[in-house]
Amino acid sequence: MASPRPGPNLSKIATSLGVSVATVSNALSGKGRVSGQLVERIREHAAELGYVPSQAGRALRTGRSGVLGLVLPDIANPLFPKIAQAIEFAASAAGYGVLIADSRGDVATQTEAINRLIERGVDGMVVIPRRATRISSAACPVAVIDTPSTPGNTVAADHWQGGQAIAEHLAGLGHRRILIIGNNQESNVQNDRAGGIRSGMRPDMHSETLWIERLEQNIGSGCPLGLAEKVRQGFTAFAALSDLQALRALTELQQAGITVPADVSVTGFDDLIWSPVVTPSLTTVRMDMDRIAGIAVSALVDTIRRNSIREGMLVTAETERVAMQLIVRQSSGPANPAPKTSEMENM
Amino acid sequence: MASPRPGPNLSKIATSLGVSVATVSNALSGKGRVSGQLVERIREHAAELGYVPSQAGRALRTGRSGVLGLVLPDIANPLFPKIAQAIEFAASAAGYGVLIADSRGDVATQTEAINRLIERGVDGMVVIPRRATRISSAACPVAVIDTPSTPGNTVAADHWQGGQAIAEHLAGLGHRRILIIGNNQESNVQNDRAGGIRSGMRPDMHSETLWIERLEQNIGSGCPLGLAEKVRQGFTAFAALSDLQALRALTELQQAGITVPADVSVTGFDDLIWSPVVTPSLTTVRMDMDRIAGIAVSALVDTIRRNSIREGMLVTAETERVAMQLIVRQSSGPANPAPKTSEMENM
DNA sequence: GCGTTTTGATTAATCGTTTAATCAGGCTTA
DNA sequence: TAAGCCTGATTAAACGATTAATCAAAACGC
Repeated sequence: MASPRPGPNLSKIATSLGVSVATVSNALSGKGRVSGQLVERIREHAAELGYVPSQAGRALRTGRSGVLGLVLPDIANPLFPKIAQAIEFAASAAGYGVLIADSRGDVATQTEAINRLIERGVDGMVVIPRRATRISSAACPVAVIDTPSTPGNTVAADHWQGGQAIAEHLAGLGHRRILIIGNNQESNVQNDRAGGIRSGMRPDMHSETLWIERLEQNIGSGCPLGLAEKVRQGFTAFAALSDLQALRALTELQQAGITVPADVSVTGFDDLIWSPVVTPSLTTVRMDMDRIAGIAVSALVDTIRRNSIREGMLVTAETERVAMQLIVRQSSGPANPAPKTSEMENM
Repeated sequence: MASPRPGPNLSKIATSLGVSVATVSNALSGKGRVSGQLVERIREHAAELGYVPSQAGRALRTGRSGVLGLVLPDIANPLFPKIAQAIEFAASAAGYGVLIADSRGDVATQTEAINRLIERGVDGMVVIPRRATRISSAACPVAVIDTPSTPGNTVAADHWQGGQAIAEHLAGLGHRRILIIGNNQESNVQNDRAGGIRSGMRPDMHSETLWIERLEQNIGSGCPLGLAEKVRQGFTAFAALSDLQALRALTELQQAGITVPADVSVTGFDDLIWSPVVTPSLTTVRMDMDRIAGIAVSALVDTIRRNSIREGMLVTAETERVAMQLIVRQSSGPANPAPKTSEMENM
């Protein structure tokens, strides 16, 4: 009862033109030895018949599926749309399809998701690892997008440099006491960003770091971060390690009656979808996801093309780190030596 | 130079056990006539050899790829992570893989993206259409997730009922003047939500609708929505048609010195990632994406299994609309008869 | 003009799976 | 006991593409 795939196949074209299938295949792929005119005649006829090569037939013969897997263990990541879009675009340009695999944020099922992809015969995988998990090399080439400081990383944004850009921006605005707000201390990405901020500060500057997840473990999920208190302690800038945390900080400050950027400044990372539309719009740092995806995919494709034997390996690229770009918007401004709540403190 | 796919295949198992490939295939699929003990022996041996069936071989023979396509023309949609996750989960449970296609928000290239999927031999597609675009039936079964009021829709959240839930919630809190904030008037989803809100209002209530995109076309992208003025006009509740617009409203109000929910209430839609963590956390309406995806995928898979002939058609499901769930958080509260800015007006 | 290379095409095998058709026995039944 | 049926397996033919091997004829060199 197998549905006979609609549309023409090689042999239909071949018999229709009175040549052999091999010739048709060669003419279309440009590989064998076929005379110029015949090539043209075949191509023309194939086009007008609307010939679409069967991926299945090709895959079976060549052992290549023409499909890449995309593994995002932390799919709730708000960056996901951008990442998926960029990877799909790069893969598509290289003639590959993209199969997604999700492990519902569960690190334990990450392996399971990867196996699903392997079973589907992907030729390679792009993995954006969750937190500090290491990718045990699978049965196919793997490109890892994490941070330049992670061993085995293929390509990533230069989170460290992004952090430095934030620090320099805030320093230039006169801020001297900066509160870094991160989510999880075990994230390579967040650690690099925090490290970059600290390293970009001037000698007379001071920073503290607030890890939300640790705080929530003690106080409870969705608890206030106590930023008004921090303002009273003299912090004039809040550098979040993601726009999500920046948003959380911004709204908490606003609710406490603290005005951004007049009283204090808030910055984020990633230029997520809401960054331009909140009031005040968020100063943030954007990563060039298109470039990163392009590098990862082409490194992957190169490895696939090179290796006739299908083996697991972490691929490498020439460019390992891609610069991040500072986007200055309204949420950062000159440091205010005497913010509002300080006055309130004096009342 | 085709890489000889690693791992065992049917014939390896067959020769190793001294039986024919057909018997092995039958034993593993449970289809033909094989004695119980032999079935067990074969299964056991296959498992210990770590046999993984070749999708390519199977696809070639059956004409089925075991892959579904997911088309999200509006990939910037912040719901994308949830949707992709839910579809992938449902598809995976049904034994299907998910191939993504993106048209970079461009309606014109939507057809191109769909064609890429067809060329890759997907057995069916799930399409979340952008705005009011209609899906011309492709060369395979298509499930559409939009709104129940859209012709050709397979399954969707009951946006209308979600809107009613919001309206009733606000009515119960004493709000009588509601500003509905949407992005685009041509979106079926947003229209249904707005309609639901209006239909859920009590006779003594009044609403106006603000379409952001139209406003921005006149004033410019990222412009203020002028909500403080609306507060002065007596609106006490701002019902956004998406959490993104709710966030925009919330921060603009906060920046204007209006306190939420003490002065006015703000509600959203979709329960996006930031909704629980902003201050005040957002009252919103959540759609059961898992259920919607499950219905869409199983309708699709049923159609695929039924139709031996591969033809294009919009699939239908028994359940067409899935109820939305109101999530009450901090951003909505009792109506304040004399909000702050009214007082300011008197000064 | 004869041996040799080049050109342009064909033949046939192969990838791994599914499945219709076939077949050899053992069992039933009249 | 012979004809027929069920059971448990095998055989072989696809599916559609790629590609190594082959081959005939033409072009070429000396």
